[in-house]
Amino acid sequence: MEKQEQIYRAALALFAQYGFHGTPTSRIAQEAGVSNGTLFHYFKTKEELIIALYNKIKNDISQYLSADMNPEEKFELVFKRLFIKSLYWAVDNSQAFFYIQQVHVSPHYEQVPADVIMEQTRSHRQLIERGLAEGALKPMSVELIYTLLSSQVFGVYQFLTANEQTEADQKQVIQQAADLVWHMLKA
Amino acid sequence: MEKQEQIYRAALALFAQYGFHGTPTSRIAQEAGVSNGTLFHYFKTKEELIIALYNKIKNDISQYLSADMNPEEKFELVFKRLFIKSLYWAVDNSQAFFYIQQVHVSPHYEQVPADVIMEQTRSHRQLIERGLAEGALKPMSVELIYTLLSSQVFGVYQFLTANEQTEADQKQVIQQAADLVWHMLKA
DNA sequence: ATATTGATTGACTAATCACTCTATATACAG
DNA sequence: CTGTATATAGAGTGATTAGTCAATCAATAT
Repeated sequence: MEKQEQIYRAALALFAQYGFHGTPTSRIAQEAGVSNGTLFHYFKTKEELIIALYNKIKNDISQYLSADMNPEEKFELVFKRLFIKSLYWAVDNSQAFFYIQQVHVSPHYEQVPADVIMEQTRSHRQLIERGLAEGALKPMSVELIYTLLSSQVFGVYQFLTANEQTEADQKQVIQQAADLVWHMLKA
Repeated sequence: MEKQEQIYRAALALFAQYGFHGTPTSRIAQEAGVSNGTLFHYFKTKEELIIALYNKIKNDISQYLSADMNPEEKFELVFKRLFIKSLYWAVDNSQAFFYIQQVHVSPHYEQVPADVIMEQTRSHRQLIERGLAEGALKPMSVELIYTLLSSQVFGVYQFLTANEQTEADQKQVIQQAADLVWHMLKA
């Protein structure tokens, strides 16, 4: 599956830069070093590629983040670390993170089945449920907490990509944002 | 400028539903009740229409919100009211709010000149500067505060549109979110 | 009356693009 | 070997679409 991987990589780079509309499938194939026909051998339609790429990235993030959700540790610690790791992933995989947002505000997002979305957010939800059960988080709906947490990640990501700064400053902003969001959501 | 207004309205409805790519200019013209040629009489290119629509909406929001930035009142009050009014505008103008997000994560956004963006966010920045000067807000950069505030608005908007609820529940969520974000950012 | 300007139309075009099709190559099972 | 399935190539196609253009129409000025 070497070629498929190349197609994913090329598609991500091009979609992130030019958008779905701005990148012809022919260009993706070219950039990936495969023929037009090969692309459509692996993905029946352009839409299928868009969704498959979205799911691939989501699974990557999910796997990367779920490693540290140790239930032995103090909730505050796990919570903050999750937030911080999310942001490091976002800045290190800027294209992918941006692509996810693109899909979210596009008509393609409706093509992602609800159960797939549920699966992709399961570990986060479980952590929030744990926090609620322990009385560590303010009593609010899981969805609301999840959404506020996510949007704070998006916000800080946006700030970091829009404003140049040193690695040290970046680290400090991320740490501060983690403290802020914890302060906002903790019981 | 009756026709131009109709074009704006049709474009917004179609872009919000089908995305930029999914809506041909011919469809916009048709829906607006004007001819193909007329659309290109008012907007030289499709891209120009996309940007013009974006700026129009931004100015609408800006005007709607800047009305209440009374410097006589207590900062906390003005700050929270701004947040709350932003959210009411967002849910009442869901298409427009969604469209803004679409533009933000599209290649078109780079076509908006930096000084136009500055002008569109001026009143918000001024309010934040006032809060910092009064010592009402935590000492952080204006940009960071602005971004965190905006992303909280986006987050709550997303939550409200994704989860059906009564008007009363909605009001409560908005009020609670205002308290939360104030609690997070106040000194 | 006449000229000038801008608004409006809709048929037309040149280009693009998603996707197909046929042909060839490769792998590998019996 | 032979047969079958899968991978790859790349030219080709039919449909779509952004944008043009030449022709009217309306309004206002001269």
